[in-house]
Amino acid sequence: MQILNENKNIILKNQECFNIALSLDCGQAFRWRKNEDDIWSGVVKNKYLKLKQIKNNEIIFYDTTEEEFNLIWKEYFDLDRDYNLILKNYNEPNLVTACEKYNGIRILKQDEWEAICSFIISQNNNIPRIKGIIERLCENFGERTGESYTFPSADALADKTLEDLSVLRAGFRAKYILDAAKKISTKEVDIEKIKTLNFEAAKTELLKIKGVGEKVAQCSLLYGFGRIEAFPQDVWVKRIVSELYPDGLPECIKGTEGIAQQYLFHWRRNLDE
DNA sequence: GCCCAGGGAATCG
DNA sequence: CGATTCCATGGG
Repeated sequence: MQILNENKNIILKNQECFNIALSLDCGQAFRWRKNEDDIWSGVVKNKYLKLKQIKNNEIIFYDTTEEEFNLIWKEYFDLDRDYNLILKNYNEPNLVTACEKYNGIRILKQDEWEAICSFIISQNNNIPRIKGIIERLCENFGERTGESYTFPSADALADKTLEDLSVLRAGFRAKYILDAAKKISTKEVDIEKIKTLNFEAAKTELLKIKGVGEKVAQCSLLYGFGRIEAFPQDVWVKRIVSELYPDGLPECIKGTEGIAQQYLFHWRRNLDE
């Protein structure tokens, strides 16, 4: 990995296993957009970012300081983890195919609350509509930053009513969003404490929120808390497990189940290509 | 009109 | 415990 500072931009070179389009558009985050010039834009914490993949191993982070890059973007894109080292260890044939075809997917380390709330919205829903609901959530209750809006904090949503949230057209999920916001805001479910707990104990805490079941808890732990041993099973991953691994998951993914899951999920969803 | 979507709560046996 | 049903909304 090599970081160059050039005209207020940061250029990242020689970064193994990092494809922006794959990472930002594989169903793990819902707020990134790509424009006509293949420039991706999104918001993380309070920062609006534009970035673009120039070559296989070269990415430009626009209008970013090296300090911001090291403070925010290195963690968000999980750049301290050696993905090729992990993928190299996978030896189950279908998984190997998925990893070869979609090499470059990284697990994004998203804000904990944003992940919890986003995956509550994801339940029994499709990705385009999830994106729409989250976009309306940010436009109505977030704060302006750059050319977009921040994801509203749990505190900002805790005192809202179902009527307030009707603009989201989130359906039955609206009441879950409010319950989650209240419990996170009051620390009845304490994000800082969850970070210190082991996997099962952390999951148990998240399950206290209405609308958070096994799948949403696993997604929150994987995408929000960086627990790559999480293995969320949506309808697609359940299909994979029943078709390929009816007698148990491959031994080679132990400890990094979440990464394997992301490659399998994306591969299975795009099988008709 | 139908079916499905990165599911979960409530209910029932 | 497992199985069923209902939950809102929008795209195909």
